[in-house]
Amino acid sequence: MTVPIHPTPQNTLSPRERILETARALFYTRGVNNVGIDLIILESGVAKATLYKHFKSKDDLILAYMGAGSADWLEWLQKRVEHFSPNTQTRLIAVWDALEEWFALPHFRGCSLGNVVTELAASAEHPTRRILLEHKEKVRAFFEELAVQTGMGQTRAISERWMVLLEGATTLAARERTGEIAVQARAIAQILLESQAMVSPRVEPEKANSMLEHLDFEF
Amino acid sequence: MTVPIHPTPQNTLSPRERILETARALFYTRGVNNVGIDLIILESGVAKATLYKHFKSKDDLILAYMGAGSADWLEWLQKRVEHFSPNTQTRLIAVWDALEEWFALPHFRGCSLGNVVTELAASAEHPTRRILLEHKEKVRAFFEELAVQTGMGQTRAISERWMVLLEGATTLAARERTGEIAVQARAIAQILLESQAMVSPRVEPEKANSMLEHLDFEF
DNA sequence: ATTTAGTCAGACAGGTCTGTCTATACTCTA
DNA sequence: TAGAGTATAGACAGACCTGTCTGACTAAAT
Repeated sequence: MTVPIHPTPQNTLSPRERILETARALFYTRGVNNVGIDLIILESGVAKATLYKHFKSKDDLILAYMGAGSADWLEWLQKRVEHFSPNTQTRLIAVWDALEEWFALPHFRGCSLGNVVTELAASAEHPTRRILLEHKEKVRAFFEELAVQTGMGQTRAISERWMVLLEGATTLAARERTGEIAVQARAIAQILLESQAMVSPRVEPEKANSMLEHLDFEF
Repeated sequence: MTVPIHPTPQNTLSPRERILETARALFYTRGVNNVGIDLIILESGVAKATLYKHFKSKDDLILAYMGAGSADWLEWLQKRVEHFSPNTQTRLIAVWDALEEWFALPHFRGCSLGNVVTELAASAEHPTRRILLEHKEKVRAFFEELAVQTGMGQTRAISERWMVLLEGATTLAARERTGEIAVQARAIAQILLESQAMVSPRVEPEKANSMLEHLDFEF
């Protein structure tokens, strides 16, 4: 019995979990094209045959990496938005508090799924692109859900505009390596909400006021 | 004398220009990591020794590709904005008309420079990242110049917000493979300008009006 | 006519990568 | 104790990639 030289991640995890966890860290920080199978088995302390037993191919491992990344990120976002705003009226703004946290993570490098699709220059029919589109649609749906909870109209438009801001802020945060851009995105979001509240205030006046008084405009 | 089998691009171009033009098309559509030197010399009809005479290495070719891409794109953007809005008062909005054209190009795949940096997972000190940051700063400065020309205040903030919208719209356009997102970005931009005009109208009232009457709000 | 600079064609070395295969060892259950 | 299922170590084939090198060709200048 040989002791694994690279005990990261915890050997208590199953081989499959060790592979996925190692792949996640390496793929995200270095890119899927810059990480070979040999490195993954070295770092995870797993035999090559074991990896190919659990995953049909490297492409298959990449798809699993994307699937796990999507689920984990969505769950994290929902939890953090709820944490920053127990009140459903202000959650559309709390989104940017959560994202500011994400941007500030030490190894933040943008959206893992988006990066894969860019690296592979994935065509429209490529499975990685399908996964990416499904993921982003879930994010948009989450934003729309938050908008619906505020009782305001134009929830579809709001969710789409939140997506524009999300992608823009994510790209800039990864490039400048600072989470400060979230402040800018939040400011834009506040202006959009104010404009929205003025144009089509579907909520009762008291409610709309309680929502707006949580926003501090400074632009 | 052997006739080049692959006559694209025009053989009237110098070897160096043929290499750069071929690299541009291949790198952009397939990604720098998915295009080998052998393919570039095949498609450009140039000898391998010639390529390595003009470019020290593949990395060197990539840097030249980014430099040319930056200059070409900036020049194109300025020309198109001017074309869409001869009047300097509305050029901040005309930006989105130009970008809509860009997004609609048949092989549009986002920002070529940004894609390179993502593919290489370039660290902060990597030369490709330096080129990217310089490029984006030029874009921001152009936006600020447009804002200054309108005579309104907060030009720095406007230029930064235009960058958020630019990156967000570019990412979404490449992902959804449609230029329609430019409409959304323009709508957001209009709201921001309106909000800006209300808060700090540094321009004489008549001027501000003449600017705003070109914007059609529908949100 | 000869030199010189640039180009072309392609072989080649040395490295990396994915995926397969063999042979061995461990663990749990019957 | 025996056997089944799974993990390990690592060699290996085949493909691809970058960068170098040789040798021949072309065109313009001397």
